[in-house]
Amino acid sequence: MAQSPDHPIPDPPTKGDRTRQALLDAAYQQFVQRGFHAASMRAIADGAGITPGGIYNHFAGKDDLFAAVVLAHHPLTRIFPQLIAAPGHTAEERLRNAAQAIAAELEADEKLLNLFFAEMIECQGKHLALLSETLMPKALAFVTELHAATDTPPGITPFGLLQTFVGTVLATVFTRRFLATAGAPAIALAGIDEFMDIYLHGILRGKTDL
Amino acid sequence: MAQSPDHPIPDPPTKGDRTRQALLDAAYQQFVQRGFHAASMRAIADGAGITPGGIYNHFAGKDDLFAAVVLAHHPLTRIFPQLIAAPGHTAEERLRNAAQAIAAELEADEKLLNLFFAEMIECQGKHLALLSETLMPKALAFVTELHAATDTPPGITPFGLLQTFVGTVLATVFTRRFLATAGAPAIALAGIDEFMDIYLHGILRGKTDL
DNA sequence: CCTACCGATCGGTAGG
DNA sequence: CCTACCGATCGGTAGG
Repeated sequence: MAQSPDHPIPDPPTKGDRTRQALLDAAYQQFVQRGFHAASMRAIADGAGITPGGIYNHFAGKDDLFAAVVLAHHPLTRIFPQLIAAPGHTAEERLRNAAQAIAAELEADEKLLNLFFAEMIECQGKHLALLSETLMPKALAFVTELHAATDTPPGITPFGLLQTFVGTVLATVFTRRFLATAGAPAIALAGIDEFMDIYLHGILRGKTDL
Repeated sequence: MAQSPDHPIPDPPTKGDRTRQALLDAAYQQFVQRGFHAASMRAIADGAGITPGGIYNHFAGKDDLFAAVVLAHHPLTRIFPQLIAAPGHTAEERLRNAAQAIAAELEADEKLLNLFFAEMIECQGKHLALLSETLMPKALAFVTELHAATDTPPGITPFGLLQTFVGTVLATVFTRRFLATAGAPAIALAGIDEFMDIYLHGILRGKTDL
């Protein structure tokens, strides 16, 4: 196989590389299950199969490790690429497909949203600026095209379209999770299709009186 | 003033009552600022003007104190009553008024949503069942009436209408906060009016091609 | 990357 | 409700 200059064959992972990856994986599990403060370096080391002191050969400290996990796994890093890659011939099709793919991914790992929350509560959202600088430009270019193709209410900018779409998908996953936790019957819960029906067409279709 | 049997004049608060309330207030501040695990009993005692040991005259432990704060301040306890009390002559008016009042209250204390998140991450949502049992019946009765007056997409139950409405309001407050934290210009952000425009009427109004 | 350990801080208790 | 203190656990380091 010819080697493209854009995709050089990476060096085979060294033992150090593999340990580092094992630490990232173990840290992800701990942070997502317990949040930042309740996750212990000892449990992370255990999960990676090393002793606690060994962590500091790979990461400067707990904050550094958390930052690495956030950059690798934050929900926004999964949401934006899925939005851009979604197939479809109309705006409606593309948004529905994107929403389904994103919701499926966020629900596959039911604790994934915890990374978002832990970052905002326990780290005051200090990684969000870096994340959005990386992810926003392409998403914004994409959604500007969509904005022109839809009939958004006055005052909704392309940026607002992105915000409301992401917000709607997050609202779907979040409300389903907390209502399930609260003991609501799964059958009665609205899913991503119902949320997108409302997002695209609204709950009023002619009727306005009460 | 005559004393109604439904509203007996409460006993004047004792010193113990006042200390307990000071503890609840201080605990609310700490939990909302730092989350459950990072809030220390010492800081809470300081905030209430007593020493750490004194807390245990009023609460069995940190969990018990957190549970009391959750029951008193959880966002859901503010959302549901506002929804039921919102004025308006049409479904649209009532939903818009409710959404504005709720969003204003959630944004007045920008950290209030943290109580929701801390409870889900750090306590696995164990108080949600009790909260929703208390709050759900009246909200559901109210929204059933609204459901009949709107033209919701097929598959949206009254319960789903409640879920999507609450989800939309939460999405508004949450996305505004994280985008502001990420450095987005406030002027470009969609607010509760824009989210409700979409919730009521959708982003497509005839246009469907791309 | 391990062993052994540090100081700091935690939630909670005993006794008054 | 305070003083004084407990055992446990934490993040992190020194030295090899």
